[in-house]
Amino acid sequence: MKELDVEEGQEVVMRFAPNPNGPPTLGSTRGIIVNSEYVKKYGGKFIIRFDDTDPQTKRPMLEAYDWYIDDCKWLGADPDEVVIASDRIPLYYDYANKLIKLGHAYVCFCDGADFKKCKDAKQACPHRDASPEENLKHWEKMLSGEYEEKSAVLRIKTDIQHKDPALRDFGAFRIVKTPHPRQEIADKYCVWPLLDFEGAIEDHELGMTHIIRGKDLMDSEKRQGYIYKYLGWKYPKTTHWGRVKIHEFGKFSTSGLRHAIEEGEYSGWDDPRLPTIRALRRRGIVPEAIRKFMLDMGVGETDISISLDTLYAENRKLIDSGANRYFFVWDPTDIDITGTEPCIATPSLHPAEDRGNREIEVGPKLYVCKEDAEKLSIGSRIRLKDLYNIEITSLEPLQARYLDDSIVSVKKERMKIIHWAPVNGMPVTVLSPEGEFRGIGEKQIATELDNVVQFERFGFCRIDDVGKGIVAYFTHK
RNA sequence: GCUCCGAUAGUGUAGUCCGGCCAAUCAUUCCGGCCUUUCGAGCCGAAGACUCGGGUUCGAAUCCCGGUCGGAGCACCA
Repeated sequence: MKELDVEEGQEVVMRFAPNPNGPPTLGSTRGIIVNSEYVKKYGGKFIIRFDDTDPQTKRPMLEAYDWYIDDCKWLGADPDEVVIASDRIPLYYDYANKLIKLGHAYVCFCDGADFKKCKDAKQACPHRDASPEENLKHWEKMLSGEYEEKSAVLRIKTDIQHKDPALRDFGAFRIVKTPHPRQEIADKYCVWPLLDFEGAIEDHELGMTHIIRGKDLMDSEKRQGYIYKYLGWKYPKTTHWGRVKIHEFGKFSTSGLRHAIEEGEYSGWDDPRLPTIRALRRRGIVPEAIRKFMLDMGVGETDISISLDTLYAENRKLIDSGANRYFFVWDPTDIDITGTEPCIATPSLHPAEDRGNREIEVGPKLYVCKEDAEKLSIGSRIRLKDLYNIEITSLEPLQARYLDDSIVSVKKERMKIIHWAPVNGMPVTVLSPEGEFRGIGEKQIATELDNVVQFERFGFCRIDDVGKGIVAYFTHK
């Protein structure tokens, strides 16, 4: 991580400020991890602030507040303080009042399009020059609900002639009569602050020293700068980063995902196909891997498009030694073996770590993957891993005869080694981003609930349920 | 239309502020080889980049100007 511009002995205060209109995704995680990491590095305070001031367009989701806190903790970014903007509306009203009195804000009754016309022409709208007293009166009426939605808005005066149209008089409060989803707030307010206002006030009130945010918010600093100037405040130091696109997920929006989930297209916010933290957790991605992934990305202003392979590579290093090995035969087909007695196979739980062995009952019939079976022909000699060697005697039905146990002959003949499953195994369903895999696995997988295991020749999976059958979430190869 | 920002290997990233130590770092990916009763992993090796054009300079990835490409803002979204 790059050094932050920190003054001698200064404690840093940084924040992550999401709108809880859905659960955290891999995208939001960058903000959680990088901000909290800087706070850890320099000492100070990490605040999570819910910018939930839009009850309508980007309506917050009640469950998401806790999801954010929970995922932050899981990621090792436990916030020192949690602030909810919708709890602090009176604070914003106070400052609005102050700015109106100072003549820096006015209630504008222009239609959106009309105002844009004025603004584009660098001209003040008819309401800009109203006196503070008049504006105060109008403001009170706004607050008491006398005006309809869209009929009035409180604007901050900047410089209507500014060469950058993005910086000319911006909106600070608008009227929204849809109740807020939080019960304790509900219809308490009908005037809600916009991001640039709410954020400006909060960043100062909470004593923010540094802000890292997306470069789409670069103009915010300049807009908010006017508020800071009017109130005599000092603006925090800012850093910006570009957009992150994940190859595997392409474009998605929280509202789009929400819709797709409601439509039943996904099983929920933790569907393994989704880029949410909840989904990655369920798949057995460990926090440390996500942290490393995010930290390695740095904080450049370039827009980036990164592959999850990097995340998977980090995760693999972390889970490999802890993951026990098991046989899972997807798309199974059975094979009859003659010339040998029933026995117990004892493959080891891990090829490198000494954790003992599993036990599998072996009878005259076994399952193997169809894709392995299809490569066989009569006379093929193969090794059933950790069991014995066989020679194929028939394809339809698939039959073989026992050859010997010798691993030496496997090496000498360069026999193909395949895995298998017993006929009394457990049904296994693997849910992965690419879809579902069904098959049969060893019974002992049932002892691994909630653990990440490796299904040999398949990949790592987190065992999610062992009730009726096994349900596993695919982690990665 | 106006305004702002960015550009280093396939993908990320270091270096850019304060020009020489950069024939450019690290990770991932890909390709070989070793090892392994799976697949990872591990070990060894290899490939691969300074957006373009000018300028300043003894010397430019680094400074300046211009072009190109990409992104963003100009919301009563965050």
